[in-house]
Amino acid sequence: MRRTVRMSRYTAAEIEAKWQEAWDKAGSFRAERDETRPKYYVLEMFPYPSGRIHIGHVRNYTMGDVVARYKRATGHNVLHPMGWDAFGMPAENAAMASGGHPKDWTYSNIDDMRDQMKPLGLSIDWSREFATCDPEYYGQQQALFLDFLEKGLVYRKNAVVNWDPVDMTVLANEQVENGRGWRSGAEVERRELTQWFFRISDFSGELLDALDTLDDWPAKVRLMQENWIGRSRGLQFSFERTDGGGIEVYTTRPDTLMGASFIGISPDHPLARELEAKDPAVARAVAAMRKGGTTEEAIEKAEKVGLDTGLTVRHPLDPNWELPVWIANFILMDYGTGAIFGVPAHDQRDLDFARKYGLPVRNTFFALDDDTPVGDVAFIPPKTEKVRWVDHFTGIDVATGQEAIDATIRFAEQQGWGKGVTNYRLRDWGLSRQRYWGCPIPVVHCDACGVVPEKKENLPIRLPDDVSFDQPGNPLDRHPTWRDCACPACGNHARRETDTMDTFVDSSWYFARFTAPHADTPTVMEDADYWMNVDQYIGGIEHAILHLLYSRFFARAMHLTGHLPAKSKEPFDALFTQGMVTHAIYQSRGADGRPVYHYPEEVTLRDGRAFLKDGTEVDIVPSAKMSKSKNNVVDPVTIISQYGADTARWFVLSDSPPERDVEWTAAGAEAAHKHLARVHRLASDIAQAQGEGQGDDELLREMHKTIRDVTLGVDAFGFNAAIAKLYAFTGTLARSKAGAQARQQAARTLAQLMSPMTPHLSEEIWQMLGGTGLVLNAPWPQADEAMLVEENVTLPIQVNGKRRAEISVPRDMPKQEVEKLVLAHEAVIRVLDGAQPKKLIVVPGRIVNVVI
RNA sequence: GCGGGCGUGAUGGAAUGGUAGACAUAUCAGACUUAAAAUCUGAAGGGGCUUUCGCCCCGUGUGGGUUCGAGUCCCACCGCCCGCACCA
Repeated sequence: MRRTVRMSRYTAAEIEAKWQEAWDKAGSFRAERDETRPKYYVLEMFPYPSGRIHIGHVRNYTMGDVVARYKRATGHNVLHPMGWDAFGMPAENAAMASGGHPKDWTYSNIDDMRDQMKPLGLSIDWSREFATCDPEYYGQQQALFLDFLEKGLVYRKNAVVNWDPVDMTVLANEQVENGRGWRSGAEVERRELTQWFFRISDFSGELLDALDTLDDWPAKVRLMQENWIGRSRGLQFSFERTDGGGIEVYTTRPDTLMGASFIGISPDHPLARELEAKDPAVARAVAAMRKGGTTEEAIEKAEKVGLDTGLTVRHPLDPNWELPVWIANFILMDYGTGAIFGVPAHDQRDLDFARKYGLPVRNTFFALDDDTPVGDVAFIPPKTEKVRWVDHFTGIDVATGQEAIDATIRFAEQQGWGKGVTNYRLRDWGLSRQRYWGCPIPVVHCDACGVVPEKKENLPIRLPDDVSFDQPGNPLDRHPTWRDCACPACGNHARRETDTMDTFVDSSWYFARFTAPHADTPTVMEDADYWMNVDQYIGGIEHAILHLLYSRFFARAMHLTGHLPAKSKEPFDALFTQGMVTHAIYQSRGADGRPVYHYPEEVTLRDGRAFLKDGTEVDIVPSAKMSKSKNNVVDPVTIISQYGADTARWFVLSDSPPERDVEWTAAGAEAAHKHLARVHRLASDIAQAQGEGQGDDELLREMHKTIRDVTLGVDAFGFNAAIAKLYAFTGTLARSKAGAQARQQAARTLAQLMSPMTPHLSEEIWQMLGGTGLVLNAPWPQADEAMLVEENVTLPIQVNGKRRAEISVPRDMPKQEVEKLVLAHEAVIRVLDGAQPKKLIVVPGRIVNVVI
């Protein structure tokens, strides 16, 4: 027990407060331009200020902090900022639910979250902090908007929104539940409004092609963006209407033209609108088709319905062949021309539609060895597969789909009735929102001059504070005076635009603003030029498409308007998408059969089963997404007060690869804490050790291996693997009988290698062991190559691919020598039983395989 | 519906196409202790053979394939997760 008296205890709360103060005092994390050092910009996707930090935030920011601290130790000038994605619907919902003002709610949440975040000891330059709802920020965003407008990167057009006919208001997709408004319960309709759009689709090809340059992005994110942008090559041509005029269609499968059995147009197609105006029956049908939400998912999943317009068109290859024109609810006005020709035999949707309405089904091609006509399953072979063609309009008998497509496009172009067109699925980005809590769009509407941009000197156009949320709709619309203004062009009375911007706009350039967060222009070129690009961006996979694609567009637009250098057209050099933190749900059934969710504190775990206090066993649902309603949320504040920030940081990194979900378990957190206490105890023991010992070389050899492995791990985002090596090395060090000097050197190195993950504890033991200055500023240890070379290697011997034995040989033993040793090995002799091996494969330094 | 991903012991997971299960949790055993906690040491994928040293079979969601060799590459299927343009 004398040991415990001598040992200092690991008191995380004290240690962490002490070192955070020391870093603050030294101004360690303030980032300043310094041309003499390489810069490194690490950024985590900034949070929405909900008011409480979540353990998922802890994981996200810890990963960024590990990178930031590691890069600092390797001599980089690090920029690691933090801010708030502060506009959005939750603030308005809170105002509606409990009075108050979105602004007060948001800023008070920000204060709370900052208070919860600071104890984590993140190496953040807080002097650069801002919220997107700060007028200083959104005013600069308005300036960007005006510059984009001048360059023709923004325009107005009609687009559909979710319309709640009872509340008379626009709904967000998440406010539509099963096709009904979340408050009124009314069936939602799709309605057109004039809205502002960014011309992102002008950049489709460039955004697609540049994906190839993003080598340090996850391949899956690039693939998702590629599919989202969706380049396709197809044929565009016009069907001639028998009553005059034409219908322009776009198809990616022109080769199936002979299988066409109807023309389908979107309910929003100009022709559909024309018929709707003339014919009440059409109007009724189209209105029914417009019910339901605007999401692609809702439209795709909705039952396929159509209406025969009675109109007909002529087939381009046969003037006597007439096809009916249907209005169909599954055709999107936004894609292609909003009109298609249906080929039931080779498209499942078209087939379902044709069967439902009794339209003909004609095969245009068959499999090479099977000519059964299509039944209820459309025949859709890969475009690379050879098939047998029934129609011969391009002179083809047997060809792949792709060859037939190319031939058809050539054929149509020669004959002059169609042309090959490259199309993209990507649509322009609608940024108008009919809501209060967002960045006002800085334009005015003048009866004389039309839509007029606001003058830059009048920015920011501030949101008014005196608004109420006691009725549905946009408070800006009903504000008594806010809309009134003078026309910037003619000076007469005009009205402000009351739409605000999509919050994706806010998050599409905040990374650039961090390089000069308080400037009176959106960016400052010198700062942007020094700090951009973001060297490492970290965030959730849920942002793989929209946020990242919009940011890539914005970076290009900002370059075109002189706000970013050319090198920043791709603003994020490397991207990492981290997984979620999950937690088990403990659930039982109430008397009414509904699930009852129990808090972890109410549950006792024994042998992997969970029991309530009264002994009732409850079900465990492992690895569930944390949700307040399921009572399985882990509050970082509780964890930090219980164990300290270092434990929380260590645990969220240790148990799973960073890109995958990690399950928070009380046992895991407890174990992480025990380990850190053990390191603390070990370090204080070693600090007081004296004299010589045995095994200095072995210890230092292990130390250098650990330096190599941890460095590789941190570099490659293998934090869990790096931590496993640190566990192992801690064990080695604890068991080592080496002399005091060697053990102290090893312990100091351990402190350094742990410092990105557990910065406070590392400072503490670094100091204990006589390290110079702050471990934060100590140069990262280098693995000594000479110490890593092993004299002998263990070669596993496989027989037919299964390991049967192993031999230890000098590292560079020639193949022939190895072969001799293997053939002389008793295990090999036994299995060969006198026979000769068919083959003997020797991979030097790795493995031997005897094939018999 | 469409696009993307993931699946390895009781659990989280490790493994440049080359010894599957590192490291950790839970479990069990031992040491220390009057006792407990804390701490330290050890065992352990499943099954079988063997007095011991050891040896054999099976095993990475399921079924096929490529390869001397597959958790890893290819195809199909099953299950779960993410996104689908007004959630952030």
